[in-house]
Amino acid sequence: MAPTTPRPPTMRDVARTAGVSTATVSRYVNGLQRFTEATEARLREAIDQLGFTVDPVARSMITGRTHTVAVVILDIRNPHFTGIVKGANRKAQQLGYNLLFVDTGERQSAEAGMLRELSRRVDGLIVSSRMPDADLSTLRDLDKPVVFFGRASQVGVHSVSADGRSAAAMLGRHLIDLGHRRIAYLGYGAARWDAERKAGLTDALREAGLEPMFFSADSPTLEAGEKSVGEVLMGSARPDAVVCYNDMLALGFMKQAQAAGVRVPEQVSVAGFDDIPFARFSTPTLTTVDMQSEAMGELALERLIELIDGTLDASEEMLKPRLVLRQSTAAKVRT
Amino acid sequence: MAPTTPRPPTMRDVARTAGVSTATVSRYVNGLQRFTEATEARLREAIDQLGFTVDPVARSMITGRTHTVAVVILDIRNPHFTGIVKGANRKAQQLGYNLLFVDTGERQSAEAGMLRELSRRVDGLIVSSRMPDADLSTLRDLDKPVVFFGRASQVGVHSVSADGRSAAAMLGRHLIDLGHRRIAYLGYGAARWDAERKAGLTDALREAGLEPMFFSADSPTLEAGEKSVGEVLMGSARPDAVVCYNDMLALGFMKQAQAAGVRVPEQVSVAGFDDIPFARFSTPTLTTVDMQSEAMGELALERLIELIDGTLDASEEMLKPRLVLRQSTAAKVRT
DNA sequence: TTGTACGCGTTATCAC
DNA sequence: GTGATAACGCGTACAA
Repeated sequence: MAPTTPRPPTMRDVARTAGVSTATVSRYVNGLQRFTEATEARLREAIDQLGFTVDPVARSMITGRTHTVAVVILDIRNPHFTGIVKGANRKAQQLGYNLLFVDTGERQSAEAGMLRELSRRVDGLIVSSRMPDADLSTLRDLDKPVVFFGRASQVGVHSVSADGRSAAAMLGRHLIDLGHRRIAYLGYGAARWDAERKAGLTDALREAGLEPMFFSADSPTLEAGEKSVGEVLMGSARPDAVVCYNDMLALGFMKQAQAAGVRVPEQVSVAGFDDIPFARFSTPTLTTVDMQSEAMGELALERLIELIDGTLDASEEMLKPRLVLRQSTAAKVRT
Repeated sequence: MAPTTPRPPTMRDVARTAGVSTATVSRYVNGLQRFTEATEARLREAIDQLGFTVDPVARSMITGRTHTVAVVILDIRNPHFTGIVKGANRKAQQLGYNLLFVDTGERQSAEAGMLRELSRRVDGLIVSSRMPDADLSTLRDLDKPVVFFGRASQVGVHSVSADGRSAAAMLGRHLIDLGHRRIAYLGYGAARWDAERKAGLTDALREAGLEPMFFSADSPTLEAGEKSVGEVLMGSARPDAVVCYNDMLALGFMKQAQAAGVRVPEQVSVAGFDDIPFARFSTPTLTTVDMQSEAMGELALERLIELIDGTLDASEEMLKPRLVLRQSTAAKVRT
């Protein structure tokens, strides 16, 4: 039923029953100084007799701090973002902050307005977005500390990321070492990290005198991975190996390739990015690069709090990816 | 850098530049009445000249509404909860509400205190918890509307769920129809839904004059599924089919069973609950029951808002699960 | 239709 | 160490 909302006790109530002023109650609950035995006892008793707790809204009103930060991500169903949120949540609990969660996945149109609205409710924001670099100034104009996933220091916004270029280069060298020569990249152009992964792969191949073949999916999902098999594998020049933009694409791709009668890794090697939990449970298990999703979430939150506390200037921070070799990449079997 | 926080314009600022009173500004931004052409024009201009937006904190102070609801879940890495959050997020955006997200996974000890603290920042809460039924009154004592995932109407708390008992019975009958007789349940006792799934499976088996074999995992995860294979399959009496508490357990179990040389479904059928996205991409694809995670999230949020608005009384609501047949269950091959 | 004035619950700034 | 009291920014009687 709709509760009869018995208004919670206020500081005035406590002050009255303890026979002190509200200022004293405030100082007590905030632990700002010491009190005489007598008043402290009376305060303690009054507070837990009435079951008083401070109203954080009223407190925010005067301090200007909400102890809440926003986490804005693209799609919580993507385990990469799940990891980020998990990490941010953990750090937030440690530091006594709350998380205002927004999944923008379904309508990214009204993003600017939403960020502006959000920013009034929080002390700072962690943002993952596909907004074009040109619009990044939007983030600075929020006049609240922001940690962005992707380069943004040119507009004075702190950023956190994993080194996608070197990650992709690692994958590329690994595939070359296995003897592959026809290596494809199945990208997702709308994603912020697509360009650098593409570039890293290209770096590695060029060193070996090779050029990647390029394909692109229309979303970074399992389903899009399935759908891309036709284009990538059924053309005249089938690649030996396919590097996918992320693990979701890779898992979908691998599954459908097998369904189409193509053996992985015997006929084609497949790899992805992120090292999502399921990468270890597919058949074959998936070679990938751990992009440190959870660590990124933790780091982002930690840095955001430092920005809020004013103990940090904007900068860029990059985590080191880790190559994870599994069964989906192997030397090609000549038939 | 830490922004120099130029205080945002207030209603007083708008009132002054528009030459009206703050009350008029308030009425205008809340669209409560009509104005003369002249004042409306001056208001409009003053507002977007100053870039004024109302301070939601100050507004909450007076209205007692934060337009924020808490979503408290056990582990965002479990796709079941991911779905719930996705659904809740969608509905929240539609209804103009914000989501305060909490993943309690790592420390569920301080839960009661956390809920109490949270409740002061929000208009209502959506809660998934392993708290014992005896502690459910905690939720009512928050004096804020709550929607709980699981039966709780005995303490006057609205609840939403999917019918696990009939879901499990459906799976049971399916396995019996396939000719299986030695059917096992790999449960996870700490989970709220474990008992009813167990009961539903037992219902179905008893109708056929059978009794399930019981095993239990120590967490509802991929890893725990892997670890359970030894106990379940390597005993003296190997089951024909294994129903797992959820898809995560099932996928982990299936993978490790295969690694141990047991063929699925030829030697043992495997099924789970939730129909997580990856269930369609494992090898073999996983038979499961769609427990409507996303719909549960949407429904929970919708009902919560109704409770907040006082247009709904506490009750229990149950969604209908849907059996999803895939490759992991099949008639056993006699060898 | 518009203005005046008060209150929401807390913290900060002075006095004492 | 403690108490008055003025903010914080907004909504809303009540009066005009």
